[in-house]
Amino acid sequence: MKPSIPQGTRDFSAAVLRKRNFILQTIRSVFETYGFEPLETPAMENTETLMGKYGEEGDKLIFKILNNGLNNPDKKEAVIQDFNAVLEGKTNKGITERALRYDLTIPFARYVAMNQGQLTFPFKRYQMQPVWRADRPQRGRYREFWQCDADVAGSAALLHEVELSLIYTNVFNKLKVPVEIHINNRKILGALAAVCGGEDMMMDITIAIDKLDKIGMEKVKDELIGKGLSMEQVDTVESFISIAGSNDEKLKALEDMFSSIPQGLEGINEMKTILGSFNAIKGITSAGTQLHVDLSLARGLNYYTGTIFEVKALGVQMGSIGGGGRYDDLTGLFGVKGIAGVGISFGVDRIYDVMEELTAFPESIQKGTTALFFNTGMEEQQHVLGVAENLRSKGISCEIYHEQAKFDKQFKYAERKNIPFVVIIGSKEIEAGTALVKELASGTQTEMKVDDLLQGLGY
RNA sequence: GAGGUUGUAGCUCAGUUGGUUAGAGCGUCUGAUUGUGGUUCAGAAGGUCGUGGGUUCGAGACCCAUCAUCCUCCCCA
Repeated sequence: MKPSIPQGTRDFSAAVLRKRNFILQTIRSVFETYGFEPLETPAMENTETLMGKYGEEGDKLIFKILNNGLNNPDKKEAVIQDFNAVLEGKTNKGITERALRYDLTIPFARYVAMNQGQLTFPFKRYQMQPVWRADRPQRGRYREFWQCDADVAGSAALLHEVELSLIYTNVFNKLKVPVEIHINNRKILGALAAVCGGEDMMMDITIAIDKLDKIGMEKVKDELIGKGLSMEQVDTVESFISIAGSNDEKLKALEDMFSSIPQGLEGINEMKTILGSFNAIKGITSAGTQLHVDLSLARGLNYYTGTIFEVKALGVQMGSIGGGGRYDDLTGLFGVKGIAGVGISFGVDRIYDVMEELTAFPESIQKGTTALFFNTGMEEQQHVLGVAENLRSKGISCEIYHEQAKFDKQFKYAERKNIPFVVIIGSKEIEAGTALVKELASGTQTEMKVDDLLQGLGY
């Protein structure tokens, strides 16, 4: 058979992995400086933990794992019955009890609900793991991809929104990726829905206006009419998303629009508080990124109830590279009421694609092995093994060429692996107690005492 | 789930209206060079043309199916 890997998955070579790790380490270090603690959860969850949390479309994209033992003759009748349910589009524990995690937020909520007695609130955790979606792969879209989430559970304080915004600005500042952070509030969108056909229309309205920059105003209006809004209501939506100007001007216009709707005013006040606090502090790290009030920002996930975030890279055609928001009652889905939360997510794979396109990765992260010892024979190899072992104990990565070969070949190996130094210790050098060190980039070669190797390799 | 693109050597790709033994560049290997790479020169290996059918005297090329791929929509990171 021809070797292959599943659609939408990738192998990561050394060069790719170093770049990915650079992104992951940058994010992790920022998370840690804000006091978030690591958490990892299993690749699979119980199917019922995930189902129904991501909307109808989301349910279809969850990878379900087939149960074992379905061919047990004793259970044949039950399995056939269960499978018929699957054919009708229902998921069924008898067929698929487990599923691959779809994101990190729901597993986090499940974890908080399970461990609420042991946790110290507010509970601040970060999580960096792969997630899986049965999506059709395309540019910036994979079936296995990594997310990095930071969430706070058990606090309604807007301080967290401010700090999470600062995390976004600091991470992308360190990665040298220019971004725009869009911010909106579900309460404001709720107020809009209340004015235009009722609260239960909020999802339809938000999904439609979320497409504004992609399909344009007319198509958005068509979609709204299709959802059953009256012309008058559609006009209200249009005037809402047409609000332009600075953040302050937008908020002022919103206040006028929703002056009689408490929910809307609450959302507006939250935005004002967050923006005021963020703007007063962001100069300290001189991360110049701004928060942009974006009234067409909606986000599809239906558990958000307050602030919502989305991060877009500037100068690259790519969907959002980060997103998040506040949810009042996430653990309520698991029977634990009253734990509010807020969190953000980084899309590692898209950040990688963006950085690749912007050639934003620093050269320095591609260093692997520091020195390659040439192999000039079995006896010399044994001697060199000791020298190498000595250097390794001091934290210097080095390799010995695996067999005696023409220098030509050994040089090429060093070159291809991007190894900066070649060290030659042959019979002559062993006798003299020296080593020949050649720096490949410059071609300069120096003979030195074996004891001086450390300095010779630039340490 | 809907629509489209592409599939030829390890990689990137040529291959004329269907016509003899399917090519190039890069890479790999060997030698010029028995302890000094990147340059140069000479040579070699490497292909069931994604897979399976069909049309034809003859198919890499045309038709059908299938698989893979990338892209767009839906939705999302």
